[in-house]
Amino acid sequence: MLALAALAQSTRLDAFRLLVRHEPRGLPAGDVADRLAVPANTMSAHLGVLSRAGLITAQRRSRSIIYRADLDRLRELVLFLLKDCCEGRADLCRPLLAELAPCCD
Amino acid sequence: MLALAALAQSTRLDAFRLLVRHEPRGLPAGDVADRLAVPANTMSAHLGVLSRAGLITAQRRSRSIIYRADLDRLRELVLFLLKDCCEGRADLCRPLLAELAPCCD
DNA sequence: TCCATAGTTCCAGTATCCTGGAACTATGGA
DNA sequence: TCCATAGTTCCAGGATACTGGAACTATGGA
Repeated sequence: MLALAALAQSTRLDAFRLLVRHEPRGLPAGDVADRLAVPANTMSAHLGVLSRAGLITAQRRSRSIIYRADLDRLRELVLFLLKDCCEGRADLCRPLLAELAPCCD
Repeated sequence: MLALAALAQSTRLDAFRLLVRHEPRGLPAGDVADRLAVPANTMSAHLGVLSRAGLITAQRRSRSIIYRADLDRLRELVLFLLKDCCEGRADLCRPLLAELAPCCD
């Protein structure tokens, strides 16, 4: 799972969460670097990893490159983890999902 | 997130999924190593990482040490990921959760 | 007590990842 | 065309992780 590895690094996890909070507008690479106090080139490498993992998308707008979190991909990742207990074991999964529901309220 | 890093490694992810499939009975360390065709000491190191991340628990039974997946911890991890889009953004999270529901059926 | 089994810890070699300086590319304004 | 801005790529040093051989610790049977 590439996405798991991408999020298993604190700077990248921070960057991803930052981008999630800025959906659907997104943030330019420089802003991400500034807000997390990371050099631009280092952040660029991390954004590259997240991007290759499909967790974020990049789109140039004039001189900036706007990064956006891909929430569909996040859903896929969550689904992937949940499936581990779903496959043939709905008895295990159902209560787990039930506890998840209040997360939105 | 220690748990993310723990699962971001293929052998460990395989081991964890294997243990999930063997809930609630669990599996001895040797069986995990055998089934995944990994040397015992290598697997022991990986099980240690998963254990320290709280994703599995260990309990000695006679000469064997039985490992079990901790599904509560998995739920916590999933919740943690989902919260990224929930916090103040229920509009983003709700449809995501809705798509999750059929996973059990 | 002696031995076999089941796991773990120690350790070192290899590989992979993270980081940031320096140079490079793209864009737009003067 | 020249310059400033925004990002990326190149590269190398340092740190961290993965792996498995060998030695060690626990448990239980003869």
